[in-house]
Amino acid sequence: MIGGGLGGSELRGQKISDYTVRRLSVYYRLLDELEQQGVEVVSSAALAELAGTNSAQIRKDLSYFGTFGKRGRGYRVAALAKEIKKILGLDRTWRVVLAGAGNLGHALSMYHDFEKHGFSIVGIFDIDPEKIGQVWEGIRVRHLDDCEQVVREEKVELAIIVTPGGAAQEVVDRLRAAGIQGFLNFAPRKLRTDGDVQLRNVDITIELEGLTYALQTGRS
Amino acid sequence: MIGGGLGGSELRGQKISDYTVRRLSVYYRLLDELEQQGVEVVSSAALAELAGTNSAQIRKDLSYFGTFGKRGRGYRVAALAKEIKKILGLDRTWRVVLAGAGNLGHALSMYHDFEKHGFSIVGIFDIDPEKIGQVWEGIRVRHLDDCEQVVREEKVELAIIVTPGGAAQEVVDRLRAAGIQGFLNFAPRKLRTDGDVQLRNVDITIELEGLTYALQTGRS
DNA sequence: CGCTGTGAATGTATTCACAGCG
DNA sequence: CGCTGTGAATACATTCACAGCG
Repeated sequence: MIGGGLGGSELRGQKISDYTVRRLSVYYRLLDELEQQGVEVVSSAALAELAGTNSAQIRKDLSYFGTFGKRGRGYRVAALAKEIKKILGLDRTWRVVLAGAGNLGHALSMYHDFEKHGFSIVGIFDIDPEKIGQVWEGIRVRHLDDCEQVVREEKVELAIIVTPGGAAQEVVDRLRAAGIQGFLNFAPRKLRTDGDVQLRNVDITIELEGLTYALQTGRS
Repeated sequence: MIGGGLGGSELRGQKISDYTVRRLSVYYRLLDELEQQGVEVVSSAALAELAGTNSAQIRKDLSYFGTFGKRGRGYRVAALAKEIKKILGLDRTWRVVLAGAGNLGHALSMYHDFEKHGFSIVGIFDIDPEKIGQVWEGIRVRHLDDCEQVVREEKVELAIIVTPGGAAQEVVDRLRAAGIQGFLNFAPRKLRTDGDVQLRNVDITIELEGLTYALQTGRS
């Protein structure tokens, strides 16, 4: 699995694939939406239609974690949403820092979807004296040297890496040493981490290249 | 395939999977780097080490497109880079517009990695009168109503959607009608498109939830 | 009867292992 | 001899299809 790099974790002796976990996130969003619309019950077929998959996929995905439906009826929207929320670990707040106070960091600091999903940005780090001391959305930009202190005091568990490519590895090493366990990397670099760390990559140009490949072969 | 949504395209009657295409992008970056370091020849094993995969994977991926190596020697770095560049359609410039002049749009307009990879941003659209008329990195923010004209005149083929979720579907429909064939969607919405269109999604909170799932199950 | 939950079947991706060329 | 290119084998993900519960 490239571009992801998680590889699947264990539950009750079973391997849950990243594919399943991603889909659970999608189901969760849809259930949330249905709940807001006042829908009380949904069948796997109806949810599949919304998710762009098929009903067996949904039932199989859920079956790894328990049995949540009623035969002949379907799933109670609110209850299933709550279950998936718990499965994904979203029944609590996760504290996040941004590493890199560039444009992308700035954009993400203002991306309030994070809060809605239970992610709280509690720190922004950079090494540029021009940036340090600025306050973005109520969060002060601090020197990377302060990261050990902030991570410890604020019990930070996740970091989003939005540094330039050349700085990313060193920043991850320092944040890792400070105790951070999960990294979402936007820097266009392959990062090395030790075994216990969770790492996902988002590479915008790789996504664009997937489009150009498809468009080009379609026409040439 | 969720979160992606391409599904693989055809070549010489063979289906090339998105996984393979993604990896080609990775190989391409690494080869580029090796070339800059003056490395002339690389084996599949050495490249695999850098890419975080294994040598058979690399040879298999390449074999879908031709035979590029020399037995007993390996691959000529520059030549292979050039081949992959061609395969991915990167041997020319692709014109791109940004739909949405919010923070993320602003960040991406300044993300000069695009240019290095042959993507040229030729337009930015919004509907907010405050935004329209601003000039970002030499590109004027224009009203979405102008998109038909710009897409036609500038021969735009790709769009990056960075609107709020609620606006994304309408914007895609209009850009599609204007002739755009490939979309990279950052809006947290499942988008509907007709058959010929290429669409990839990047959902930051879904990536974060992959991390929280893994961290949570690891500990509880 | 309608729908879930799940083993079995299928389809797809990855890895093995080796023949064969340079 | 070293490494590629590739069929065969394996591992994994998805879909089928149906027994069984509400």
